[in-house]
Amino acid sequence: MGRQPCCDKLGVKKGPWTAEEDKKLINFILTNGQCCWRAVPKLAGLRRCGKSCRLRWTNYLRPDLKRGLLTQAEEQLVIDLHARLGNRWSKIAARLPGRTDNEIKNHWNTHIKKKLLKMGIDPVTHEPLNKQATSQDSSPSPSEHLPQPENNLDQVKETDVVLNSEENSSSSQAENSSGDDSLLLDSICSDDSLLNTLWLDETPLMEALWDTTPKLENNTNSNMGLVPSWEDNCAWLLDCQDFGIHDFGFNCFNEIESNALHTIEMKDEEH
DNA sequence: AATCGGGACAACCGCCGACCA
DNA sequence: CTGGTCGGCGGTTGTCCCGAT
Repeated sequence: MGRQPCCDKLGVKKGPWTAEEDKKLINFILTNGQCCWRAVPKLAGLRRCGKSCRLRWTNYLRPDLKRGLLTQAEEQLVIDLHARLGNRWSKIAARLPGRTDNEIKNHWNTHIKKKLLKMGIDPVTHEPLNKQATSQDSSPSPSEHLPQPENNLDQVKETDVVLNSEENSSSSQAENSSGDDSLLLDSICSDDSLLNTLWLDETPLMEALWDTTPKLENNTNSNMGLVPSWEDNCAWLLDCQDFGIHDFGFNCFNEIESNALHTIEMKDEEH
């Protein structure tokens, strides 16, 4: 079926967002909430396509976003979840409060992928590379494999324990990473019930995870110190997670509005 | 000081599924 | 049931920044 473009391309601006545009978008959403994205540009006075507005909001302007590099613990969690879920970045992102699918995807492609390859692990299958080479000698190189999450899932489930131990041991060798984080991840990954809930799509999400790993926050604070406090920015998120903003009304914006506007003001100062 | 290359990340594109009339 | 619309997702590209030479 023929599909209309999400917006008429005429007069639609592309490329990086300006502080002015950010301001307009934030002001609009703060006063009106997230309604039909298609209508947002017009109503907000933006010459952008609705999709672009949504992306800008969800990936950059949302006040509950954590900025900065992923912590060791988050990274390990991403690896673990990727082994189970494949390239379903949005699902993975749902387990990491304050992180977007785009951010995780980028981090995977730029950091983790290389790290795993260095460690001799195929980032697609999470199998050791040499093991693959022997078992798939007649097939193309592993890097040419298209991700097949469905098959991958079953496969990975069976090899999970092995993988986790391999990843943890090799990562600690490879980069002498914080032992605390590794231990914490061990505790996360060895928690069967937690993994089961993670595995299921209907999950209590990170709430359970963070609750069961109180040390996690303490031990990653060295890294977190660079970004706004997770508790400060995301406490409300725990209550509202997995709901659209419209689902919990506008009151929450009173708490987060200052954060969002502060972000923009900081940006203004830079210019 | 200038140039180059790679890394990091923001943003775009096209497809898909859900929903509705 | 069908066709249209919309939001969301994953892959990819573009751009900026920074360190090495």
